[in-house]
This record gives sequence, structure tokens and C-alpha cells, in this order.
Amino acid sequence: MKRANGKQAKPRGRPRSFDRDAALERAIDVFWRHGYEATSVSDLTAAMDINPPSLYAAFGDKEKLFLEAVERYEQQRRQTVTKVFEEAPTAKEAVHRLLREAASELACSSHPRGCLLVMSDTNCSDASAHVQSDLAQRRAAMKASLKARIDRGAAAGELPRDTDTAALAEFYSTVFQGMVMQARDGATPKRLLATAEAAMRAWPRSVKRS
Amino acid sequence: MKRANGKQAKPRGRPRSFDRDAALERAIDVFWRHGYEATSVSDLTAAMDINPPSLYAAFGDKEKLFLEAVERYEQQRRQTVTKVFEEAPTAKEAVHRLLREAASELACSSHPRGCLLVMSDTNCSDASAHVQSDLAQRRAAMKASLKARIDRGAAAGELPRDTDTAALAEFYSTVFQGMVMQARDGATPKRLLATAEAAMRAWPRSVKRS
DNA sequence: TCCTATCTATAGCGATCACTACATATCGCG
DNA sequence: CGCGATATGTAGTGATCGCTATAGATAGGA
Repeated sequence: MKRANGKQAKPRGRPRSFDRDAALERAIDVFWRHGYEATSVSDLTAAMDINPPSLYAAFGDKEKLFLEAVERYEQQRRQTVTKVFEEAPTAKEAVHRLLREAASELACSSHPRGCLLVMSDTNCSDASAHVQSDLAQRRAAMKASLKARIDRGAAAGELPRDTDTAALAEFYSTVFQGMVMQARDGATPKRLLATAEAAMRAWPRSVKRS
Repeated sequence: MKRANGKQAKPRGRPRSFDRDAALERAIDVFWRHGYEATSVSDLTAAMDINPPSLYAAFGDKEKLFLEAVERYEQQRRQTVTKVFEEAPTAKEAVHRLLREAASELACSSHPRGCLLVMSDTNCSDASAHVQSDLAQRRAAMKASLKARIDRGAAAGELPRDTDTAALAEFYSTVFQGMVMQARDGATPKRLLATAEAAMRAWPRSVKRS
């Protein structure tokens, strides 16, 4: 809004007395734990250690804060996924690494369980329809990037010619979202990994003997 | 509570002016759409076409009403699943039918999308921990009955001897929960069916040629 | 008919929701 | 220093939350 030309201007009034980035990280943690609607503004101000007016001045309102939290969360996720997709030699290996990474990450003890993008999309009233459609778009984008990586493998001849890559991408997205729910229900990284390995058995096999 | 001996006693006071079962069905529909926390008592009284005191007299409170709704919902589901498990000749066929039935049911237009047991387990505050643990128990029971059917097949020699049936049950539970989320995001029965078929490719294959 | 029991509708309880008016504090600039 | 600008803490706004006190309505039993 106010920073469009110079990289750092000189703010005129009283300076902010808290670290905006650190506060946003705290907000991500709370939203990650409870989702959008179930997180109250007083939950947020308590976790961020600021008062409501500071929150509203710095982030707009609860919805804008959430969307900014989601954006930052997903930037980091996107970085990981992109790296996995680029470094894996084949589409199968890319999916395999993605699910293995998910198995260890979804039940990691250093942050809340599950995925922020999935934590807010059930148990919601009509009031948050705008937030819901934003999240749905992001999930669709994730599925699309998975399909793009599979298509690359298909173009390289890694898959049977009649493979439905959209269906394959949807299947592995489904497995991922299921793993999120399992992690929420207390699944260990080990059990999530077993599920990931099982899912890889569904990878299309060539008709001719390999 | 009050009806323990005779099958139908003669109530003394003013009779209830609404159909308790029909009202419960309406409540199931609302909870199914929005989950537990995101459904307000006024949402419920509006849908059930009664006033708050009638709701509280007939069902206790919002939590008891939800648990009763879940119980009725699951009784019906359990009936279907039990029938599928008993009639299918093999464990593989049982799982296959279960996923196909889920594909058509989760995106059926005659009721809300998704599964009531899954609709309430994200986006929730600490206040509903009791409800959450009830739902978690029910999901665990569903997974256990799936494992029991697979074990029956394993005992009949349908599976490789070293098969981890618990992991297999967990994998197909994961796929089911993922399908619930996909249905929430607008997946059609056709696409859900494609995902179900993909999941069946992960069924363990015997080492020796069949 | 009157009493008790139960259900019904109205109206409102205290608590919490997302959010903000207001006065005060702290900065750059003149 | 004073002045405008921005941030801060206090203390609240009206709306909604889950839930209920109360009084009137409607039944069976005396």
C-alpha cells in the first residue's frame, strides 16, 4: 500500500513496537492449529502479544491476516515442492519423494499437525465463503502443479501411452489430503510412510515387462 | 431416560407438537453441511422449525443433539458397510465395493457432500475437545472394521503371507478420507470413481503368478 | 372443575464474537 | 520547542453465541 517506490521510506509517526514478521509467524501457528473460523481475534492477539488495534493497523482484519498467513505458509511449501519436482529424475520418483516428505512433515513435532490449507475447509459457516474459495483455488493449483510434473514424465515416455494423468494427479492429491487427516488423528510418521509406500504401488505399470 | 420399562407409556402433560425423528433428520442435514462448531443453535432451531426451549427439552443441549445426530448417521452408514463386507466374496472385492459406494455417495446430490464424521474434525477450538474425541473413536472403529475384513481375507489365503493388514486398512482409510475432501472440493462421482480404481491398483499382488 | 405434568413461545441472560473510538505516547520534521 | 503523523493501551461497540427464566397452553388423573 504505502511502499510502492523506494525500498525503505522514512515512517513519520511513532514506530511499531513489535516485529511484524514474528507476529505473523505466531498467527500462522494459531491458524494452523485451529483453522480460520475457530481462531478468535483474542486468541491471535494473545499469541502475537499485541492488542487488537495493533493487529488491525498492521494486518487489516482477521480475514486479511489469515490470507497473508496462508500466502506465507504456501510460499514455503511451494519452494519445497518445486525443488522436489525439479530434482527428481522421473515423475514417479517426484511423487514418491513428495509423499515421503509429507509423511515426515505432517506429523513433525516442531509445528502443528496437518496442513494449514486443509485445516480450515470443513466445519465452516457460510460467512467464510470468500476464504473457502481462496483455499480451494490454492488446493487446485497444487493439484495442477502435480499434474504438470506427471505430464512431463508422460512426455518423456515414462508412462503407458493411455495413462490419464489428470486422474493420476487427482489420486495422489487425494492420498495427500487423506494423510493430512490421518496425521490429525495421531498417525505417526512411520505409519504415514507406510501409507505413502502403499500408494506408490498404484503407479501405472507398463504393459510390456520393464 | 423416562422410558425404561413399558414400550409406550402415557405421557401426562402437554404432548410434543413436532416429530422428534424428523427434527433430528433436519439437524443431521445442517450439521452435515457445516460441522459441529460452525452450526449455531439458531441455525438448528430454524431448520428444525422449533424454538430453543423445545430443542433443549427434547435433546439436552447442542452437544447431545450432535452426538445423537452422529449416532443415527453412523448407524445407517454401518449398515451399508456391514452389508458390503458380508456379501463381498473376498477382502479385495469388499474394499473395492466400499470405495465405489463411497464415490457415488460422497458426491450424491440428495444430501450434503462429504462425510459427517469428517466434517467436524478440522477448524475446531479447544472447547469441542469432547466431541472431537468421540468422532476420533468412531473413525478408529471404522478403520478397525476394515482391518477385520481384510484379516478375514488374509486368513483365507487371499493375501501374500507377509502382508501388513493394519497398514493396508490404514491406506484405504486414508484414501477414503481423501475422497471426502475431494468431494468437498467439488469432485464428481466419476472422478471419485477413477480415484477409487487407482487405489485398487495398490492391492498387494501375490509373488507367484495368479 | 381443579391439580399436576409437560410442552410451547417470548424474551432475555451473561459471555464472547469481530472490531473500533478515544486519549495518550512516540516518532520525523520544521 | 511545536506540529503532524502514526502506534499504543484501555475500554468499550452492537451482534451473536449457547442457553434459560417465565408464563401461558394442553394433556391426564382426581
